Amino acid sequence: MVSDIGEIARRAGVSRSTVSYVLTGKRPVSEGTRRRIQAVIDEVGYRPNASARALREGRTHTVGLVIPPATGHLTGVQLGFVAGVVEAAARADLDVLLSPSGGEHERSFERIVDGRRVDGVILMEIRLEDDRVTRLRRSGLPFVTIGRTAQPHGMSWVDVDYAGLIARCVGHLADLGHEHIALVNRSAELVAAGYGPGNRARSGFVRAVAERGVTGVDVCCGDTAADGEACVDQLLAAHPRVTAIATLNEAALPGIHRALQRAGRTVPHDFSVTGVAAPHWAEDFHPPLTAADIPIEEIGAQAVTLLLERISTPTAEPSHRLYSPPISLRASTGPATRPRTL
Amino acid sequence: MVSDIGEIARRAGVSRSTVSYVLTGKRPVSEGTRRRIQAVIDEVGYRPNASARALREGRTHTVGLVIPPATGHLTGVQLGFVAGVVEAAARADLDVLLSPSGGEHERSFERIVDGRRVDGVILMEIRLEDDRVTRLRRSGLPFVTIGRTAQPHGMSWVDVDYAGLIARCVGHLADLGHEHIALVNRSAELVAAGYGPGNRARSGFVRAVAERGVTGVDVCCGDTAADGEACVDQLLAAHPRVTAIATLNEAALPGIHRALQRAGRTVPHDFSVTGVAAPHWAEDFHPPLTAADIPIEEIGAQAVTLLLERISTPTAEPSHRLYSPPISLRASTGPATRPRTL
DNA sequence: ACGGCCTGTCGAATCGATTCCGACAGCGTA
DNA sequence: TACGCTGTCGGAATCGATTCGACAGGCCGT
Repeated sequence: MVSDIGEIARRAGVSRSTVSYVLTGKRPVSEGTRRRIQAVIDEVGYRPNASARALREGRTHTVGLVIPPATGHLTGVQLGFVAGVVEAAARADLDVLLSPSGGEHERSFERIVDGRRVDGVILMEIRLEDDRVTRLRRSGLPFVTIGRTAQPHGMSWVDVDYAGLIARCVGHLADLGHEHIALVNRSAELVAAGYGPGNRARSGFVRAVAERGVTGVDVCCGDTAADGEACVDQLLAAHPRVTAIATLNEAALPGIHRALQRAGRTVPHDFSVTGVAAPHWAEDFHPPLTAADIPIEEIGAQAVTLLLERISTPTAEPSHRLYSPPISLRASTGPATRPRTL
Repeated sequence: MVSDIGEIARRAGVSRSTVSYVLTGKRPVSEGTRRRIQAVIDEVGYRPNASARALREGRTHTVGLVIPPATGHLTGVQLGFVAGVVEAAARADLDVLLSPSGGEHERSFERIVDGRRVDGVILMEIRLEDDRVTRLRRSGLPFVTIGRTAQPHGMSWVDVDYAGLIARCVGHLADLGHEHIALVNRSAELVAAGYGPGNRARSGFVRAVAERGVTGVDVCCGDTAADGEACVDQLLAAHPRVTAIATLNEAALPGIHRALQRAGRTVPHDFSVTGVAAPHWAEDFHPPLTAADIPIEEIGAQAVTLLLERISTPTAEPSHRLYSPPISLRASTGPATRPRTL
């Protein structure tokens, strides 16, 4: 049961270093002894101890993934990021260490970063001003963010161009003749806290609305179906002329839909809904959602790729990638019709 | 930048062992030197190297969480388990190492288990016959399963009593006068592969249907809304007398609902739907789903608790816990009415 | 004043692997 | 035959922490 490298060496009648060389292949070992040693290894099912190897090599072959603490209600998009990261890491023979951070569990973050438990870190849910980013910068540990801060220069990141995508949604709706368009954002707390996508989406919305000469109203909305329902109830009451919604709030979508239905607005005949969402969500929605489909898993995988770059050549110029996928036309948008209440 | 324990010792003018003792507190250190050492530690921001500590102590303070590889479409229930595990682990100052396993990424599992990267493992998505379980048994590494095999004796597990819960759903529907009840199971592949919940739910259904003297039809269904829609389409065509569905397939629920709507069956007036789901899903559904609410996060946390027990006292008798929450009456079930088509 | 105890600290071994350096065997060549 | 070279292998240092045994000094007692 105690299978150390010395045990293997003893059984094979060689020294520990020779066993190590057949393990790592960093020096030639004659065919005969190589096979003898390999036989012993297979027989006892030996695997080198990961801690010892990490200590000696200075590399843990592990990446940290910092996720928001309220894992219970992760967005579909966030989930896709996690899935993409995990899959890509597995393909690269890397393990993923999870760290629920940003809330009360600060210890986890510190353990992972300061204790050198990982070779690099991937950060999600970036704020425009993010102290985790500044701490990582100081620590010198390679890291990549999914999302970007207000000043992303000098670091590697991948992000979705929410500003541009929401603007394109507005353009699409305006092309269809809609003159009163609403943006259903993420929660007010998130936006106020400087959450990147929420703030960028809003500014993109404001800009596009102005450019197209339509009127726009932007509202915040919690991340549940119930929130979406309440939000749209209020929206329709306060702004009855609104005939279209653009949103980046996936979780609220079912509620948005129910509120519209209850108000007698049928999608896409009476009312149009579009936005930016994970492909899976958009297709599974009813009616299928016209939306900019975020390649979520690819983004997660790309984050791993960038992180590996930073780990292997920390002095190289950091790189980044901004995703701005086209809008997939489905069944949730149509030409504007005048609301019956007018 | 290179902050080793020797560096701290040198700066404080003591030996490495003394620094270690103020770190671990395993031997008394005089007030004066303790404060001097602590000052140096705070000044340079020193943290002990986790790999070195793990090597020496033989414990990594990390647990492995083996998840199904297709992380893209994890169930809400599965997500809740993961969230519960992560939260509970963080509270216990444990880190979580993710391993997408069961598919192509076998290397991840082996690295984690054989390389002693973790102190214990939590396994999800258990099959009635599960070779990961047998491998873990052989390895001697402490582990806990969420779900249980056909022969769960001698190991620690937590599970949901799908058989009992589905039976209770059937009872509830029979009480309401429904005489033709369908079970919408998980996918045929999963059930055929010996997936525990699917098989236990089916046997519970068959038993309950027999006991209550109603007729039952059980069908399998993929894990998407589209699958659910297609499944119910076929079901209604083949068995028009069915007036109620019990299901454990959360992801198919929106599709089930749409198919019913399209067929002119309104819930709960014309048709009843119930089953077992995560509370969040059941409440967010429309209409709110009468269902047995699985305390998902608590189950994940309980798995961590049991794992810690096995790690601290490996010789103790393994324990287990079967969850069988009551059915929460909401708005998706009602008295049976004769289908109009008859 | 001296032996013994207790407190605080140090030196060195240890965990399990990697890797540099030197040794040695076998072979070819002058 | 002697020399040098190449291909293999063993010895020992090293990574960064923990921990056991030893020891120096201060305090007490008789």
